[in-house]
Amino acid sequence: MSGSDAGSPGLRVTVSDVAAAAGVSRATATRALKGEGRFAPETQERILAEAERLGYVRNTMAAELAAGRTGTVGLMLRDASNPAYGLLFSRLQDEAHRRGLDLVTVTIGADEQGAEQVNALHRLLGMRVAGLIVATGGITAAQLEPFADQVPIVRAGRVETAEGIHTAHYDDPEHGRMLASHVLSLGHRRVVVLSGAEDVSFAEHLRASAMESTLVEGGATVTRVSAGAAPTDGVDEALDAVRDGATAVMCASDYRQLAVMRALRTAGLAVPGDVSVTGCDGILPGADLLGLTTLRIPVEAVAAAAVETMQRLLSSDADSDSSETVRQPFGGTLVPGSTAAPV
Amino acid sequence: MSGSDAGSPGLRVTVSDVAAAAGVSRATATRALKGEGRFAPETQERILAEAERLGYVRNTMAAELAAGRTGTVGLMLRDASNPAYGLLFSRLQDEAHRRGLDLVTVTIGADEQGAEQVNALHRLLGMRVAGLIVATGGITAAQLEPFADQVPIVRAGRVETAEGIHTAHYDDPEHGRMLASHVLSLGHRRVVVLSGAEDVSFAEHLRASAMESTLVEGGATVTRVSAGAAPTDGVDEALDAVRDGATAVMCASDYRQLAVMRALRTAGLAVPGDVSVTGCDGILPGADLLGLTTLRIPVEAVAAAAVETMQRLLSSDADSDSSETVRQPFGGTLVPGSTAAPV
DNA sequence: GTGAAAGCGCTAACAA
DNA sequence: TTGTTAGCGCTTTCAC
Repeated sequence: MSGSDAGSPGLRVTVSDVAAAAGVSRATATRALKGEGRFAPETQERILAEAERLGYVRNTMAAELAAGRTGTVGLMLRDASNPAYGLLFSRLQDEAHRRGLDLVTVTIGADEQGAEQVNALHRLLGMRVAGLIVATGGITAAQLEPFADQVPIVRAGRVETAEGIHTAHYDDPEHGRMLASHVLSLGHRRVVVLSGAEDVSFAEHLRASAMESTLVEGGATVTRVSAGAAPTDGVDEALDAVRDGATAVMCASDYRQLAVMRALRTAGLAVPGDVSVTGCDGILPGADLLGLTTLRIPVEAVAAAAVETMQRLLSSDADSDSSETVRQPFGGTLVPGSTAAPV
Repeated sequence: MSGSDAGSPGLRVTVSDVAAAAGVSRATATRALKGEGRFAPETQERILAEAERLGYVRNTMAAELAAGRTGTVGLMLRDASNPAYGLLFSRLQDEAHRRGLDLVTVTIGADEQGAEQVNALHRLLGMRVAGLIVATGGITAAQLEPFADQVPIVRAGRVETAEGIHTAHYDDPEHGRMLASHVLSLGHRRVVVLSGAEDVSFAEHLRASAMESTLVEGGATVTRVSAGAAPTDGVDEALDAVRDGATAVMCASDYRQLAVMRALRTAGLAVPGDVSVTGCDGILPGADLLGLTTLRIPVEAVAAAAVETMQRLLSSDADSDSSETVRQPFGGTLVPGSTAAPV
């Protein structure tokens, strides 16, 4: 808007400017700049030099609009303040980068309503991303499905039942089973299972349900506590059950486990002396120092599989909707720790 | 590419399609869709209905290209597997959202070379973002500076000396001083300061330097250990110093603190019985259970200030480069904990 | 209140 | 090897 825009070079430099400076046409400049098509090596050299000198930065929007395709994959991420999501994010990035995929991310607060989720989805679709990786439970299959046949969609972390939406996810039920078996093997027969309610955290719900049935099958008595989103929710109930005779508290996430341990400490109960406690996630740095008995979820495997699947879908899109819907569950590793001990 | 594209509606639906379906011109459809300009209410209703029915999603690239401006702010982020960055990311998002700013993020692995950083920068600039928030130390002022007068740039987390690049950052030296004062007040006079080298982590370097000078001024003897990026680097040296008589190990980050505590435990040394240990960051969930003596960095304040500054720059761009370069340091809070005790 | 026309910056045939 | 010519999908004066 000001007067002397031309003075300082940069973002408003166009191919035309570069072409003019190099004494060639726009088309030639375009080809030379991206190194595709035919052009004389010396011409390219000159063009590149001018671009450099002018501080030319290609306008991606214009380029992709004209080319009719996009080179980037959109990533919808859930609030990264949770280390488990932060790590997943990080690994997805790494993997994408390693495979030469460009990722552009939009996130949604952990507590956002549906409207915000859809908004974020549209932001990405509006950019006409080549594919979509969804790493948030907040968005439903119904919201995703209409686009599933227009752009490949891979859900990372959470299982998905909708047709056409591929997944690489944590095997939450299996995780619940593994932990429950461990607790059973330690001899516990009166156990509290503390988790977020189904609509609060589906993953926790899956884990907790599996824990419960495994425990029951193993002959244990289970007190199921379904709590809100806050880690401290339901902790009091769990403690009450402990005072009533329960010897172990199984938490559906490490956060709840930490909350329980705090409360236990405050209440003067020893872990694992008075009560055993388990969690699930195993991502917290320092968990080893606390000796947390938990389960390390396979973040790396899920990230790798998600990106790999996306890449495959991207390259095989020629032959229409060929393959089946890919659904890959990954199991984690039990981390025994010292917060759970024999009865 | 297939036969019946028209069959399933969605991403290839254009305004023209919507306009045609509603029996109006493209211009009218555009106005009605974004609710700006003049149009009859009933016309709009019809247009909106058709858009909905056809599953129209505006092509952002085309829209912004035509409009000549962008509504999104670019965020360059460092690897989010570090909870401190994950949290910063999360808070930046929240704040941006609260202020109605759209953020699009690209990340760079923690260990990436300069080329990758520049690549990421260009990805964002290529999108012609309206502003840039940089939350990674990996990119240098020199790389940013050429663009500082074309698009507002705010650095979040790390201090910046370059003209024209605004910052909202952690007051690392002050943090170092606070922790050192605390250690001094506990009576320690032989202290190890363990940090990443200057080129490994500038923040750690700043903290450690401040710790060292504060300690020295306080009459303490300091053993400075400059380590590599891995948390375990330099730990052995630190332990040697402890065996030589040092009574406290001050770590420039919580990660190093955890590594030191692990090593200490392995070596059979008690904390804080045999030696006191401090960290810095205070972000780890569960840090309280470990009783870490650390310093909670003001992530929220930095995020809020960064976004607020960006918004101000965005709205006041009319009056050219009016204001001074904004530089806002924020101090954190000492978390006493139980890993540091009187000598 | 609505439409026609001229691009935004770039790419991709097709000529030359 | 290089230039010419159409657009990509949308926005935006400026007439009607």
